[in-house]
Amino acid sequence: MPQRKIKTKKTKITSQPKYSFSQIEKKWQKEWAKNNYEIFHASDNPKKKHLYILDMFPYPSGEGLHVGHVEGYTASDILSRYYRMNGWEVLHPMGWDAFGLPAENYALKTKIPPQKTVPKNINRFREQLRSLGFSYDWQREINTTDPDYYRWTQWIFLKLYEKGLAYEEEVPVNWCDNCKTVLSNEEVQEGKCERCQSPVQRKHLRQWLLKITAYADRLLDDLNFIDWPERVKLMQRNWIGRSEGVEIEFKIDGLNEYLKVFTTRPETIFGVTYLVLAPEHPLIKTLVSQDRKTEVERYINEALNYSDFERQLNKEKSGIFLGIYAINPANRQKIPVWVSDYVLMNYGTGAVMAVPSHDKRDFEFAKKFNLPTKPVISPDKNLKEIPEPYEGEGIMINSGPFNGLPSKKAKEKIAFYVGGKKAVYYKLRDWIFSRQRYWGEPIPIIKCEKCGNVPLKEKDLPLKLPPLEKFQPTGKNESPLADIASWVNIQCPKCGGPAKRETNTMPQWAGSCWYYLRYLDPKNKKFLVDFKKQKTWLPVNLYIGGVEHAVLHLLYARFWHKFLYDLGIVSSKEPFFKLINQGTILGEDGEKMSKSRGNVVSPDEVIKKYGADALRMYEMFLGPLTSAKSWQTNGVIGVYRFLNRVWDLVTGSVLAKKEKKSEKIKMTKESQEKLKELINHLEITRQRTIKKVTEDIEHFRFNTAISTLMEYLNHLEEIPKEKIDKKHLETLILLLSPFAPHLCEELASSYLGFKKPLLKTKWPTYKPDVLKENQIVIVVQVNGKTRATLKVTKGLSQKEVEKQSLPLIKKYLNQKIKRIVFVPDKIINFVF
RNA sequence: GCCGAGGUGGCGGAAUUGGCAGACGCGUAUGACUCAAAAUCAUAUGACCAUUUUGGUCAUGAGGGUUCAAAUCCCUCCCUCGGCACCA
Repeated sequence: MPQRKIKTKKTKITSQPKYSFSQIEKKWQKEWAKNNYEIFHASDNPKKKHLYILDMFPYPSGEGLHVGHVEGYTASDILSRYYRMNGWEVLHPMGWDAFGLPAENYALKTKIPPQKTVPKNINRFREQLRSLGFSYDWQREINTTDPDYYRWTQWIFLKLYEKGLAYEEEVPVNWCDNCKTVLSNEEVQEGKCERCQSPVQRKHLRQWLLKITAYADRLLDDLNFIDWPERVKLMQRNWIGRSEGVEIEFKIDGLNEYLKVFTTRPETIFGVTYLVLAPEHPLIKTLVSQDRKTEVERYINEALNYSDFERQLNKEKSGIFLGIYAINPANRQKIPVWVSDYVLMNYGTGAVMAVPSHDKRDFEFAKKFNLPTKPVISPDKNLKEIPEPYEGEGIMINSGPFNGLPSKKAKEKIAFYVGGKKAVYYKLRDWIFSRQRYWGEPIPIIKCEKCGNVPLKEKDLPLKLPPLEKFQPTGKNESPLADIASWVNIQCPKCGGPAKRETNTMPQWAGSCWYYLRYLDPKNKKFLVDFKKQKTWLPVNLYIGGVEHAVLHLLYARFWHKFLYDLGIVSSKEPFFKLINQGTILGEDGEKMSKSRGNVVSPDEVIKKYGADALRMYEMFLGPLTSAKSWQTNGVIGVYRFLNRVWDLVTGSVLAKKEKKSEKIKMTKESQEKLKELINHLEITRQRTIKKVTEDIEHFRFNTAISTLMEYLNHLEEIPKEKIDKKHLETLILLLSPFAPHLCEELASSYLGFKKPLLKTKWPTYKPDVLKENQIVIVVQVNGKTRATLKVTKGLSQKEVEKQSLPLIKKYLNQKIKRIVFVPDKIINFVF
């Protein structure tokens, strides 16, 4: 890409003008917008070094941009600008995640169809992002609700279907009666709908599911190779919830039936005193004894009435005896079989061998129903009393031939002894993928009475979402699309008979599962992404966004990426190599910003009052990027003052030199000396500033980068303006430009005579040896307390330092010195 | 309950191979400019004690330990935030 010379009109400088941010910011935003933001375009040229810096694209809600968006987007913009100045080709795109409930609910509220409100919201978001000077490659803008985009979302679904990874099944689902749709497990938080907080109900419905469980191991293992915050990895690990154990069969006494249990602690089997089944267990009906049938049925009906959440809330154990016994394969003991809702059908085998002595839950249950307990692991050989329940490791007791073995060693032996088979279970469930709502991608499937599910042909994509007058959810377990007879009724492409379209739509997460790919090749009509292009850019080098997507978007996207990897469409195993979560910005009251609390800060207002550069700077200065912090409107003033002082310094200095004006200040000899020293020292300060700011940016420490720049400015301000060497002004502007691009661009082009835009100007460098100063300060301590400091030349010997420091601390030395600790060039400590 | 992150002035925060705690900024006070206010600039600003000055003591959630030296390392405990929550 050819470098463009700056052609903006230069401001005529006659007297020192005031910093008028709104004019300057508008001017540069207009300049950057030339040729569809050409200056921010990223080239695919394979000869360049490529870097992909990605933001989590926003949901264009009716409320507009939030200060939380600005935080992450500013951070990624600083990095994008910094790396461009260091010669990298940086891909920094933006788009819109516009399908889903919020847009639809907003449409319902305003009675305007989402087709009209969404573009309006997008326009507002786009304007807001541009008013912040973010350096996005706008020619790559994407929108998940654009048929040219979602044809490929549908295409991926068809591939999943083709490979057997998308299937329809009647399953127990989470139903939100307020949103009138099913939810995935990931969308349920503490038993409530992630979107509207209403309690989730249990329903049994036929739904589309994606077999994410087929990827459980890879999703888990590959976490080890990516540079993500530990807590996000941990959340995904916990969510996948892999546990290794064994399956063991227990024979039912007097019947030719077996109960299979899953356990991770087979070594405790001699301590099993009863078995428990989940209320949904299919064998209950066959096993229950005649005399207990009605009672058991009553209990099960009661238990099944509760949702999972209610079952978990009620921690008080409940249950009922089935009236039958099983044989413990370890010691042939007869043990009773119970039913209880503390055992879950959708994990393991739905049956548990209970070891009350070594499991807290079993212990509570046994206590409540007076069932026996039997310890089999002792924490210590000599211990007589074993605390119950004891869940740790120890020495086997009461375990026949295994007595005396360490429990860790006994594990495998006992598992083998009772005929256990190794098994692995996961907490992760398949992803319930259909929604009974209007505003989503239609699922490209046709339902034929004869042929069953018939996938659409690729050439028939995109299957467009038809416009609809009444897009209210029906609550009838189907999408409002079901009401459009002309759309629903169709000929079966296979047999030509009457058929209907699938009316459920995809969840809002579908579009965001692969959007980072489409940025690489947004206008490709033939395929979702060109193979060469994805090879150039993937995986994403840096992904910045909120932690709230840890087990939603980030898990789903990894799943789809791995699927596309298996299809040979992408060549990296993981989509996002490095992830950073920006901390939440709380309101001034320290609470989460929300309309109901009335503590929401609008970026627009801050920009109007202080400018975009000030807002960017402020959000970065507030604190470390990754930690939560509360907004302080007063704090914006600090960075605003700083920007004004930068303006005054640069314009003032340039003018002073031009007019050969010198500030006439009466100076004493002493202050003249001081000034001379200051100026002499300034080059070291400059080099240090470059080093610190560079390192801070690379380590995402934007708050301290800014304070370093403030310190540098403080130093420069101590010197008469006409005496400041131009290189200091240039360094200041270059280092500051990723943070406050508008101001810096204006000063560089109109005052400092830069010929090229700052993005095409090289980032300043420092010489490590200049940093090595000859004069250093040694701390003089007595008994570990600092009593004086000593300015000496570097590398001075202990003897010489002692000699020079002793007179300074004479009055503290009223006892004999026992010891002297000396750390060269750092500290000397006299101890008595 | 389990797991993770954290606790430093009036406030946001800085300082991590252990080496001058409080950088930078906000706020506050006083002064300059002004008829006045705002803005701006200058100086001061952890707490306490003492003072004409030099100064002294205490301080990084609490208590203990290691060390010449601890915000930083170790032990015990308290609190805040986030995640998971009968997953056998």
